[in-house]
Amino acid sequence: MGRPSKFSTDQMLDAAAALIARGGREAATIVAIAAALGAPSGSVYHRFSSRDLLIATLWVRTVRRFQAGYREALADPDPTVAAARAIRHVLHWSAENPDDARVLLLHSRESLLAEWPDELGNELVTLNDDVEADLGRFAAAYFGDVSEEHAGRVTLALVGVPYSIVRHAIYASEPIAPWMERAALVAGMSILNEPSDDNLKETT
Amino acid sequence: MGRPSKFSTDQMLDAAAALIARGGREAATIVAIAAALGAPSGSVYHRFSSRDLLIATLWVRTVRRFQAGYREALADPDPTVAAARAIRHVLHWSAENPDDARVLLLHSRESLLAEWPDELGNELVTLNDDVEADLGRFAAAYFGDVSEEHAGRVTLALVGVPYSIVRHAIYASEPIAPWMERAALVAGMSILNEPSDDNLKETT
DNA sequence: GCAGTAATAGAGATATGTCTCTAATATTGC
DNA sequence: GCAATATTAGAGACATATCTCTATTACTGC
Repeated sequence: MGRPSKFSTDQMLDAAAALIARGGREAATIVAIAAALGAPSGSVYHRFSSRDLLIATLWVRTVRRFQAGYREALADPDPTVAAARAIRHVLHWSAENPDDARVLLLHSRESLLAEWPDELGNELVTLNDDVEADLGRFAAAYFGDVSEEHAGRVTLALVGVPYSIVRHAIYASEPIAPWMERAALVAGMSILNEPSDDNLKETT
Repeated sequence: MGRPSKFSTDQMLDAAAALIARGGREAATIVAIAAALGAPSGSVYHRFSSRDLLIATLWVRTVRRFQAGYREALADPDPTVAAARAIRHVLHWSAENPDDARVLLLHSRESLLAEWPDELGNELVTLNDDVEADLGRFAAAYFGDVSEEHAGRVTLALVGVPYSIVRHAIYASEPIAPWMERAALVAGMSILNEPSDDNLKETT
């Protein structure tokens, strides 16, 4: 039915990701994406009705790709193992998918919200719901409750800290060294195991 | 000598920082900066010969402001105290200067390099030299040597991890809570105190 | 008050990126 | 082969941002 497409949707998103990885977010113009594929800009617009929609679609695809392995790692029945596997997943996935990792690092949630296209509805809002629910369950299993602080510490230990290591390595154009993985693990575990505010109050 | 300036250079940089803090890097157009001050765009160009030069100047000013207190904290004669003070400085300075902190978080060194104006020469390249030298001295004092891994762990513990916490709090529009400071400290110290590769090899 | 100077003021040239629109083309089902 | 359709192809309208250029204004030193 109809002429077959010469350029697939994923090809366009890949080109956008590669451009973003190299030249930052503003490098992924429609003209540049089309040029990278050897296509006219009209073909890209035939697939994506706006640049915002293309970037948002790329973002969703990238987050989903990352989450797949992350949620699986976090689902390990042993909370300590789950934590270690989740931390390692951030480093390994980023090492194996450098362009995707750069896309994740470059966009901030709020700047995405500002230009979120209506076509995608509230997908950005709900995108992290599953992972957040998983992290909540993890916090409950690890701490026995889910206070605001415990939830924050879990996110920091299992997402923020490993990502800060990835960020550092990527910006320095270095590979992710073995010591970085160990650093991520000891830092993450120490954040999880540190006594909380409540406990401190009792002991001082 | 001559008409007094109605808009100071710092005012222009402040306006740019505020725009970047709210709308991201591309929000700080010359037109927007001029509009924020109530000035015509020509006045801004009279001060800065290009937009790249303005953004680069803002970047240098922001980094310098941050570094002043950071280097002082790191200069504490007791390495353990120096580490703790440096980590705390990242959190406190960011809490007190949210616009500046957002500017620091938003730019990546490599995208700055790409559009660095010739007028500023190699200032970007040398900008971090002093702090890096300080961190090198710290590593020497703390570990007794400055291997690649030790230097990396110091940077991660005293810069990367505290900044990941700031990043998280800023993007979530949350204040920096007391538990975050403790998390930064235990995470940073655990990265510093973890046995290194060499030690591990000997003990296994 | 007058020359000199350093700014403001703002119109507009130039470039670039988004998006639209029409035509040409390749494939499928009949 | 022919109609239907989905895509490529590419010219060009529109918007916006950078940067330039000339004129005007406010202040200083003599």
